[in-house]
Amino acid sequence: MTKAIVWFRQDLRLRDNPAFFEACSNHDLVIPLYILDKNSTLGEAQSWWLHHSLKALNNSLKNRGLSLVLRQGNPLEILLELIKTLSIDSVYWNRCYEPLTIARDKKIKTTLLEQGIEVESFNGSLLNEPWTIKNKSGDFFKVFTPYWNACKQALSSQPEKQLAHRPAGVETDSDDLLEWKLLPTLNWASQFPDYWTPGEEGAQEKLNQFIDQHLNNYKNNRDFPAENATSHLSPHLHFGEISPWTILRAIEHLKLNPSYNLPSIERFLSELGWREFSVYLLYHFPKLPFENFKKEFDAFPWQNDKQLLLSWQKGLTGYPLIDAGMRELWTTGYMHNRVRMVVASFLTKGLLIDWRLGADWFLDTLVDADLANNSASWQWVAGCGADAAPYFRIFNPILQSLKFDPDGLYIRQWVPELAHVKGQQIHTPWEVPLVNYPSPIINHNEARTRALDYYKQLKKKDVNEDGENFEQI
DNA sequence: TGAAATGTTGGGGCG
DNA sequence: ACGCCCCAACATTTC
Repeated sequence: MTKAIVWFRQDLRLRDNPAFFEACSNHDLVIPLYILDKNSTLGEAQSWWLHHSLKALNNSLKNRGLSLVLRQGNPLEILLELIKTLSIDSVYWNRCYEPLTIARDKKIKTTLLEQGIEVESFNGSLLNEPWTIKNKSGDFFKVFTPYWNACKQALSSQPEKQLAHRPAGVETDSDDLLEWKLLPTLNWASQFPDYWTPGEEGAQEKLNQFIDQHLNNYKNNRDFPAENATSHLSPHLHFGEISPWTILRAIEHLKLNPSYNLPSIERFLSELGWREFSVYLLYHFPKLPFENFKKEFDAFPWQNDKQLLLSWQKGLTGYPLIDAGMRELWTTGYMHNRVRMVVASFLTKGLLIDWRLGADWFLDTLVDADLANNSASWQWVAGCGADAAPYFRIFNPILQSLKFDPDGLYIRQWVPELAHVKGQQIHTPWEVPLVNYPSPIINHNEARTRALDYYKQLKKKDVNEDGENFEQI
């Protein structure tokens, strides 16, 4: 009778979970374990999510006669203790890809192997792991399209493995989930359950709903925040409640079905590609969360005005689309992708606030907060990232509003004090008398000119520095 | 996965 | 009838 621990991390599901599958296939006794690592940080919104996701995972396990063991502290110490007290033979996990996690897991693997414990790790989260994709000169890709083309080449999906074996569990102590106090004390997340069902069932439900109702118009509708036309799978993917392979299998065969819109399918799958590209960039450039990918931005004179930052966070900038987005974020833990780009452009280029401050806020408030995706996307918008939008691509919050929320439905949903404003004036409420809504905290046109001016100075500096380097050589 | 400034064209009003 | 100007509409360039 061999005993194995399955250490769950960002793979809070049983379906299509290679570590769980292999452990169950190879052992008679299996201990599912989740460790709340005191060294890793978790945003407030994600704490809420994690609580419910662990509950859901435990329910899935119970259906298989197992129960989730919860422990809090240093993962290596906890694993060593369990291995000793329960006489464990093997430890299984699915790999994580953030720099600190990689370092932690490497150390754990080495230590356990030294003690004669079998350790098996698997790919449970990605279509292509970061080290498998290289360009022709052996370096990592810095541009998305060639990267994604290379990924697609390497991709071959296999049918999902069905678990035949049902191992038994082992009685052991577990923390009480409620005592982890993951749920917010103030009830600001009270509306989250209206929008989200953490756990693998909720994830599958979102996928089915997306395929049935939105996939076919994805390409056309994905940019309109009032359309609700995106998959909303991001938080489920972050916590590994669904695997990208499950999504791929559900969708790729529809390419052959003439009643499905091929460009929409390709476009949606490429969004999975962007997710992986972010993980890939973080793997090959571990400083991505705090250092500009493009060095020349190190000299950028960010202003970081605290009052302006606060207005942005609260959704009180006076620009309806921006405020709608920031309030959607606060209320639901989510923001539509198009609006994320607009609010991020507004923060970095309009208010001249460092992208890292925006990234911090997103990490704390988004249920889908993901270090790789968040860092890569903020750098993309700020212009300092790999394959980034050029700095001078500055969104005009009014035009974006007119273009992507023409009837103001999204704005009226999230900015109730503007709900009664009729017609096009919803986009420019300062032209309406007696509206209880803040005036714009900056003038967009002036801010745009200022941002371009700062950028020009940056370029000048960059040229000078290059010149000096040249002279030194 | 922009926006604004600038350039070009062509139809129509009008002297 | 003709040339001139205006300006919308579209294209190109620039930031």
